[in-house]
Amino acid sequence: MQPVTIKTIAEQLGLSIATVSRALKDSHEISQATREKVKQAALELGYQPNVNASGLRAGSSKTIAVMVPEVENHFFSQVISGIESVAREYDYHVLIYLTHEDPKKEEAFAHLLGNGRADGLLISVTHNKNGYAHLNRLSQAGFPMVFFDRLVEEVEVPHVCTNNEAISYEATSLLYQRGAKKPAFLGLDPDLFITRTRQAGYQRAVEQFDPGAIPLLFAGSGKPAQDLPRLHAFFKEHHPDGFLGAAESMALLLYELGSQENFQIPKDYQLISFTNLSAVPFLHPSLTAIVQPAFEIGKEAAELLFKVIKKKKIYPAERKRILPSCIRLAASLRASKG
Amino acid sequence: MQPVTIKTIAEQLGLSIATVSRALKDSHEISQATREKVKQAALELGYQPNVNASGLRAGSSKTIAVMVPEVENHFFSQVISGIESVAREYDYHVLIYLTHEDPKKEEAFAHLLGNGRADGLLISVTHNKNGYAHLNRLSQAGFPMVFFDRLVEEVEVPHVCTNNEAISYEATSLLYQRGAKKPAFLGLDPDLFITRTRQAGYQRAVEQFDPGAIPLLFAGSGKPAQDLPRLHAFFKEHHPDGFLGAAESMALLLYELGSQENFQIPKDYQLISFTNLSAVPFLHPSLTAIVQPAFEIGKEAAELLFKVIKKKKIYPAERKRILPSCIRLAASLRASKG
DNA sequence: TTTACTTATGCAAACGTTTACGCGGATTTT
DNA sequence: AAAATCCGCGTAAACGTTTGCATAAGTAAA
Repeated sequence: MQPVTIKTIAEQLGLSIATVSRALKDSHEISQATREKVKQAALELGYQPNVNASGLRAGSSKTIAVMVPEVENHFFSQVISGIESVAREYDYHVLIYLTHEDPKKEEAFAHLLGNGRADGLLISVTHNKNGYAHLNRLSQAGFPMVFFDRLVEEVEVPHVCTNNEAISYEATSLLYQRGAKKPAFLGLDPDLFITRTRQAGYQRAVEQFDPGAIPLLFAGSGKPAQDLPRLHAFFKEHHPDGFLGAAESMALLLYELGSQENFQIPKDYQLISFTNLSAVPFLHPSLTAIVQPAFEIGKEAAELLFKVIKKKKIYPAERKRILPSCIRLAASLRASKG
Repeated sequence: MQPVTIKTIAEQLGLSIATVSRALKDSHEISQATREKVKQAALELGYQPNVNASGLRAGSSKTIAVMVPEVENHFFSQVISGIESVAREYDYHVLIYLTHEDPKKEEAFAHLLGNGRADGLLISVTHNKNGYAHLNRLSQAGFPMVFFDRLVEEVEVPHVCTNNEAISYEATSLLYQRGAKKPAFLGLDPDLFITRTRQAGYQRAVEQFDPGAIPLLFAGSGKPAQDLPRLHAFFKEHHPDGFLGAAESMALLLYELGSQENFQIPKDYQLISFTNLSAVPFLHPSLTAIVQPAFEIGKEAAELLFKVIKKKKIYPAERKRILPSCIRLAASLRASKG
């Protein structure tokens, strides 16, 4: 069974393919009667326009690409969901690329995008010690692109992120207020935007609550198997009494550590982490979560990307969109507060 | 800056586009010298073959589609990750479609796939009281397709799933062995494959441990906002003392219920649920999890799909692939066991 | 009746690739 | 030396769609 094309319809109705094409697009050049006949036939034959043909002709694909480090992560999966909802509104399709924190993969994927497969890219980058020339090249070539969450400031592209510095400051302050004396910061690579900004908030709080203190900084890879032993060593060396996890992967890592070291939380240790896990309220020991508006980030980033794709005017203020995160207190603290 | 095509290279080197095309594909018809010149030029110019053009020509897209109810769910996100890893091996791209448990969306998406955008489909269906004619049509038309997890037996398509009946029987037995007298089954729509098979396992155990007892069955929609009040009513009416959650969404629902009804678990209630949440070991009250090999399911399903796409022989035994789930005891029980 | 203009349709080119076929020229075979 | 073979490359058609231009018929204006 060969596919039904515009030609099939044309032959069946004794019309030219040009007429059929125009009729299907409701062109005013075609008579009402013909238009209806064509549409009827298309429906009956189950005609579906070939996307490669129209894409080739139009130079577009009605597809956007999403590149993220991983999808087994509530933050990213919620972002993807937000992106998908907007894409659907615009009748666009969504390609996903998982970099698994491997900069080589990110470069390879970026290289693949210049070929008409996608009309734009939404990306949350992976740490790359060699910089982001691959993204700069893409952007310079006029390829529509928007960063979210893990952005790259050197690349001149609109972005959507959260109030990292402020919320981290607030969270660290909370650690001190609850009695922590030596709170530690657990981040990913310090060069990564989210680590840098969140660490800045942490450090500002440290300076304020404990002037002159040396910040306790742990830099993870995002891969539990690698990070756990290193976190253990970090713990043994510095004996922190509170933690700010600056990424979702850090939250689980802390729990692994806690269960092995037999933490008494919140008696001995205060735990706060960025995380979008929906099970947070039921975790034990309880966790205070910094929740990012992931779904909205996805939506806003996608809306922004479509503005770029459709070449709509983007006001300078829109180019750097900042959505606020919120701190969701652990159940134990909520109770003692009420 | 217009895109660099095969023509650009041809003009620059004074060759025909045919030669360039062949040289890029390492055709033996082209001299070594020319081949190298062409490749060098392609590299310098950053040439990327236009996928619409080659796709149109070849009638393929090097893309597969994945259709799932949602992505904010560890099971599905792990499956997607598994799929993506295989797709990458085959140099294929991955489109995602989220149905959000809406059969209308599933039908609409299925209708979109006949147009050359994807070469195959991996799908975990949504309950549809009108049946699955849309999938049957696609499959009948020769579109490569593989089901995973939520499959449809009426549609003659290979699938990958887990030992639903057996593991549910085992889990329900465990509920009884731990002292439950009236365990309840929480599933999605009873017509859905996973609900039906898991329920069968539950009922077999009920028959065995408490012959003649009436099974306590709750049918949820998968949307917490709708399900929670109904689950409350169910709880008040039947007073079950144990639960088997037959889907990841049921696990969280149980915790919501538990926190509102102030469950004492496992003193008063036994909790077992299908779930791939990585935070399970840290949940309180503790949960015994039925963990599906999600990543492997994704991998196997994708491998199967590629066999279909590449028209390789698929032995009857391969058409129904069953991977075993495993029961991960709650920490409290592990301790008392050790 | 001729001219001008509208309406409905067809022709053909173009998007970028791939590939069957053909054609010179060099090399080998008879 | 003529014939056959082969190498390296070019010409052109095809994939399915869209669209500028042409054209035919019909209608209105002069």
